[in-house]
Amino acid sequence: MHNTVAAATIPEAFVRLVAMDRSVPRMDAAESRAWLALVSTAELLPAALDAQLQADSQLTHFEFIALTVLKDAEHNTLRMKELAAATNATLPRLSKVATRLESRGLVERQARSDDGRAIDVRLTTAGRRALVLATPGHIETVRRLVIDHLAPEQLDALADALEPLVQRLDPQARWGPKRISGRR
Amino acid sequence: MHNTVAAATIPEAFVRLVAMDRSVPRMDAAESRAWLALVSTAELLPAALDAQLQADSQLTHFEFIALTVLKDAEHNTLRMKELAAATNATLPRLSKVATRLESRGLVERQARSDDGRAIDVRLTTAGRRALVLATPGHIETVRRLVIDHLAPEQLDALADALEPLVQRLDPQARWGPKRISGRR
DNA sequence: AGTAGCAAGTTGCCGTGGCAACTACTTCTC
DNA sequence: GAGAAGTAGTTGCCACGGCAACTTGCTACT
Repeated sequence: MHNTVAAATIPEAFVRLVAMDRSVPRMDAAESRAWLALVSTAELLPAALDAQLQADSQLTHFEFIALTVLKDAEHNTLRMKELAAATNATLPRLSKVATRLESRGLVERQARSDDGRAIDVRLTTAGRRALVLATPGHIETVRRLVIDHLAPEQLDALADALEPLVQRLDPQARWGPKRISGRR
Repeated sequence: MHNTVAAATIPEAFVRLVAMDRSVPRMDAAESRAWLALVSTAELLPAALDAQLQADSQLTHFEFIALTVLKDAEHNTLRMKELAAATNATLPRLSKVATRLESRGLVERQARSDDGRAIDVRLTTAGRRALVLATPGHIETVRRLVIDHLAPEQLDALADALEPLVQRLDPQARWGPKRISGRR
């Protein structure tokens, strides 16, 4: 009645044959397990981070990252373009976020004198304070959810496995340690 | 002039002291590296999957997953509630997605006779065809982006590290090996 | 049997992100 | 040095997800 019946009648040997045919891509059990874990993590982790930061500090994870990058920048200031690159955001997205953060007094925007198109974003004192208040809870969450459950070798293995993936996903190398120039 | 200067004058010994104070949660270099890789992956991977599926098959990653779950279900049919659980979606979200998929003829909805509140979603022939067309390209992408770059031990290590994390992120165990009530 | 409470789905509203179009400014080229 | 081309940033429109409110149907309690 249903095609599942047809599938159930396919001989096991034929299934194995097809599984070896790389022109019809398949995944074996170990591959599927790793993929399922990874894709589930990728789906669930951002929501968990957003939920905690939003509840405790009224910040999205992206806003938190943006503020953190600004804090570590010289003079707490970056150009929109630079901040967008450092946070892996498009310029339109960052522009809207900057508008929100500015309306809450956490950052300030100021036109640059040396390039009339460019805008500097600076972390304000209030922004720094908000970040200082938000950071411990966020790190605690990261530890509780992830870090504290992994042995040192696992931490290294995870980083070793995922760093090349990030490079592949992010050809512009916007994320990661700021060795934009030296990579490749 | 700026507080970066103040930070630079903090004695190194004091920095080490603070780093050991667990009441102010910190992360060491290995932890930060793993966390950065993981959070970057979690940010970038869903967009990459959506982009490929959308470009090649006009499907979001979530729609692809929903169709796949339906294909593996008995009679290609699940209740909305079950499908939502199996795909880690809220019912409102799934309801909207089902509306979209139904308008494209990929699924059908039908009220259940045994429970007037419940709705069955069934994969149509057209839906199965769309899925069959979409799957090879998707698996190829998953291989190209992730799987083919990991050694077998890395696959296992990744799964071992992330599976407990998924459990923690998803207390309802909606995701993962399908031991949802009804099926299996 | 009747009502109170619960469960399944749908809809509406809102917030956020992507992309394309637009403005304003700078740089390149002849 | 003027127009063409490119760059920085903003805005508008659309798609999607979350949550709350709503509808409908079931269940439990008396």
